[in-house]
Amino acid sequence: MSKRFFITTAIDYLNGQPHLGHAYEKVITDVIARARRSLGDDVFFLTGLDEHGQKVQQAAETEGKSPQAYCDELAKDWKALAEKLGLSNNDFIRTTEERHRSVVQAALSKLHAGGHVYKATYKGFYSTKEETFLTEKDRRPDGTFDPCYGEVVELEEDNYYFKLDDHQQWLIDYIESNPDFIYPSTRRNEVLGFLKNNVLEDLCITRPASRLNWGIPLPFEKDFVTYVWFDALVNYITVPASHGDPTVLSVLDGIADPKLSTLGSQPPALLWPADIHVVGKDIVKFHAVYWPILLKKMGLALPKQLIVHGWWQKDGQKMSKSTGNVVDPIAVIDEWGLDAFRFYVVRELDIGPDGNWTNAGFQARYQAELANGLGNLVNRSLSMLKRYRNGVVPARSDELADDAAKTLQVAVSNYREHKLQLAVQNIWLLITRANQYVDQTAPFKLAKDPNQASRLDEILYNLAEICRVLAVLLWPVLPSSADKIFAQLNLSTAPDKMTAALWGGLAPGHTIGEPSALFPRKDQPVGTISSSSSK
RNA sequence: GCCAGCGUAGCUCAGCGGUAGAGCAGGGGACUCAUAAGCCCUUGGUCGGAGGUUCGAUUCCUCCCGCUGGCACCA
Repeated sequence: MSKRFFITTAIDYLNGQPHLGHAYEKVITDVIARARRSLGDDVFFLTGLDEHGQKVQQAAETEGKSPQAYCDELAKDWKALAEKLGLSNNDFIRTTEERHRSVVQAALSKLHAGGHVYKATYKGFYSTKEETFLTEKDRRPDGTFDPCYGEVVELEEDNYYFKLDDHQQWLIDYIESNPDFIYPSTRRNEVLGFLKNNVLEDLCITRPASRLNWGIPLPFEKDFVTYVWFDALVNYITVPASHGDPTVLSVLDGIADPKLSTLGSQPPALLWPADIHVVGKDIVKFHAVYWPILLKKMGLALPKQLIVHGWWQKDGQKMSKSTGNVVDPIAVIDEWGLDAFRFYVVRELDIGPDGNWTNAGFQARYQAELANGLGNLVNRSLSMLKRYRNGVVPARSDELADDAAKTLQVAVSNYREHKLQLAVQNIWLLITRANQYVDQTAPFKLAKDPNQASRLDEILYNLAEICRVLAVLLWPVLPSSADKIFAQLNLSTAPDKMTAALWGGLAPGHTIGEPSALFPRKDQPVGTISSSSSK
């Protein structure tokens, strides 16, 4: 048994409804996961929800529900989103699950026993609204605190702290000697700059249960619950533990309770260390600083890579509920289809920088690239095969084989390096090439001359085969469209293995199915995409 | 304020020492298999500003202007 390729999204804080940012992170992670599977890796893809904390507790109280009932209801919406996005995740973690509670407590026990956490008294100002302590730096010139903090009270309380002070240098060394650990490099440079110019302060990892009870109690002092980041980060090892990963179980003493296992009759999964954590730019520090230190103290290897993505704007403005300019991914998918959504976010924005969603841009890409580009190529190619040869695939011809092979090579390398935008751009060059081929060879003219039958056969084979190859190349990004292309080709296999993109897979004599539009044109004025702003 | 990055055709961006490229949008043309899609041709730029190094700078250096990101508990 070999280690699986373990990739995760951040878990989303259960505070309201999902929006474009959440959907984006999950889509790019899913594309990477599918690409690795297509390339032959045994991928385990994890996503989930972060459900503890004061805001959740308060929101539940406001609605007159128990926190658990509140979470259970919202979790349904988030799981529905995962399904709507076509995610190929292997597990879905909720931090309120028993398996997570037990792993967090085991981790806390181990760190406590190892002397890595200590209790101390803190006195200072606290914002209930923001769930955070404030320092003198947060004061405005006139001495007051910004209204965004709401009511600020002075607190004196005991808490447990996680020691970080003696870990700065090895972490710097590690990041410098592993240039791929944080991707892209701008984020890596920011982390290094931060580590070199600041002394790490110990991290507060608890809240008194008297003030916050919606959390996991410390195993060694029940009057405290773990605070959000410790609770959340540990999810990445909860799931390996619950799938029987011996690497993780070996450092979590006393965790081998079969009740907590999600294994069933399956063999244990070797998952840790994670190969990729995909996270938003706002939580880089937790994943690049606290998480590695936590893992090192636990005796676990560090994840191999953090992929840090940017944020989306809408029409050049920050998206926010107050201005109403939010993009509702579910509404877009309902109107335009899942693959159109997945395509736009991957094609429009490279992983790393911030992006800008515009309805006009979405529609332009849908029309020009999906409908007129890919969709029309498949439609015209299969229609001609149907019309001129009754849908029977002619003898193999290799006129476009070199173009296809070159695109495959580039796509594989792009996917391996998770250059998703570049992969799509390069695959589209092959679509353009195929459309040019149709005009250059003009099969519709040859069809009128019986003496040109063998030449027409060659062209029709190349066109049908290029459609098949494109489906395989695009499957990670456009899984349902790839399936549709295979269905129209009347193939019983799936387009989910990159090796199938090798030229010549279409068997002569095979009869294709019925062509139909993959991406129907939508001729409507700009601005009709459904979103909360238009309702 | 400090640190980093960016400012190139209407839009999104590539190029990074030898006086500029792609896609989309715009304009024209020939065709008809196809979702009136596709194909071919084509109009657009004193490469943010000012200096400097160099035989020569969009490309290197300095300064200025503008924008973005980071500067510890927010997708």
